[in-house]
Amino acid sequence: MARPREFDTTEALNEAMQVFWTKGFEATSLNDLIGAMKLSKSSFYDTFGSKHEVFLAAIEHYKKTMTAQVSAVSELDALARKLIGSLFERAVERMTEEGGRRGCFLNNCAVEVALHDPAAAKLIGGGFGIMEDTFFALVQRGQTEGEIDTDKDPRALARYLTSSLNGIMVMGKANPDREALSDIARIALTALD
Amino acid sequence: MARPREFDTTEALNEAMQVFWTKGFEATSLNDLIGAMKLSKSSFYDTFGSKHEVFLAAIEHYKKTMTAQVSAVSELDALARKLIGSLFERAVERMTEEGGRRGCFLNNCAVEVALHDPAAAKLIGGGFGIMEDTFFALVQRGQTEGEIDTDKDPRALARYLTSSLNGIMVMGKANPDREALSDIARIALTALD
DNA sequence: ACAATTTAGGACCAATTGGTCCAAAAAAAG
DNA sequence: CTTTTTTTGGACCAATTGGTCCTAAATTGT
Repeated sequence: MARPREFDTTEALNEAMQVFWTKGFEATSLNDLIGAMKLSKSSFYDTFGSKHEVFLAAIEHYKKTMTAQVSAVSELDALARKLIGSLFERAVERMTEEGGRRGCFLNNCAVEVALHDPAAAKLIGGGFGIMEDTFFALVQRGQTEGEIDTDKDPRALARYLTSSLNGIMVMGKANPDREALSDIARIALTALD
Repeated sequence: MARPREFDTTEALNEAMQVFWTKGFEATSLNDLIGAMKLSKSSFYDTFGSKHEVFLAAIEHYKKTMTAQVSAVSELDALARKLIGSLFERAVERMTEEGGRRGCFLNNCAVEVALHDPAAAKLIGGGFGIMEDTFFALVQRGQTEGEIDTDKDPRALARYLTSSLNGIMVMGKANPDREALSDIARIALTALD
């Protein structure tokens, strides 16, 4: 039977991303994918080419959705410093929630495939770049708002914050302990003082 | 032909660990393993039981070797604070070296399998515990040496340092830029001030 | 030198892998 | 209603997966 005309490529990519996110690239099979994306094998290859291409597209998709979410937070009406704090809080929350322990898709991909998959590595690097830029903007705002020391290099600080957030994800994978992760987040943020 | 009498189980496990370390659990095949461990399929299953059991043993093996290395560093004749710094420096160095970009085996395992492999997750958690305990001892030493503020909670600080180190690994995977990673390490260590 | 015990090579297994292809069915166009 | 275009399900593919098993060879104990 023909694919229903209202077939939504973006939605299919979103489903693919979810599977890759929870299972990882290697552990995700073709059948997992076509099951989640609700299309036949032939349509899968016809539309997306290969498992690897879908994987890359899923990373791109993640970057888009993450960018949207993060920039929504950073446009909230609050002091930048507080917003940075809430991004960390949310990460801790997520890691200790039912089903949230998948962590950050970019983080997972970086660790699993970046070393052997240059194309993916490039996209992932770009994704971290977006996170970094978001933090960069927030740090600069925090500096003009007088809550972050202007002596500090906002670019370095942005990198550091991105790295710290990823550290929390990794720790949460092995030991999703709210207290411990909160401790880490709290101390990480003292770098802004 | 019979296995040479001087067959070394520990060495074989070390080889297995190397493969898992560079390729990850899923991407490592039986043939990869028996090739690296230099034994036949039958001996492999006879001696180690299954791929998964070897994987767990490899994690244990990593913990042992890492513990040895790290405690060697922490017994050097230098101020604790400096030693903490050199552990971070070494991590940055490693991530930007030829072939060092595999990062930390525990980190890789945590991200790839912890969510779906409780047995592995437990071992990995223990491994992070060892890192944490090492940092804990160093922080306490740093406090008695007067180089780290005694107001700070050494346990929380130890967790934070472990997390930070892992963050650096993840960032290095996607973008092994010495400058960027050094920036991160430098700022991470300001938490000790 | 011979028997008992280990160990290895590799045939074999069913299941699964990512991927191709085509006949048939559905939708769109006329 | 017929033709053309899409899209489908699923048969099929060779290769590989993790794992078992049996025979033959090497080592060990006597």
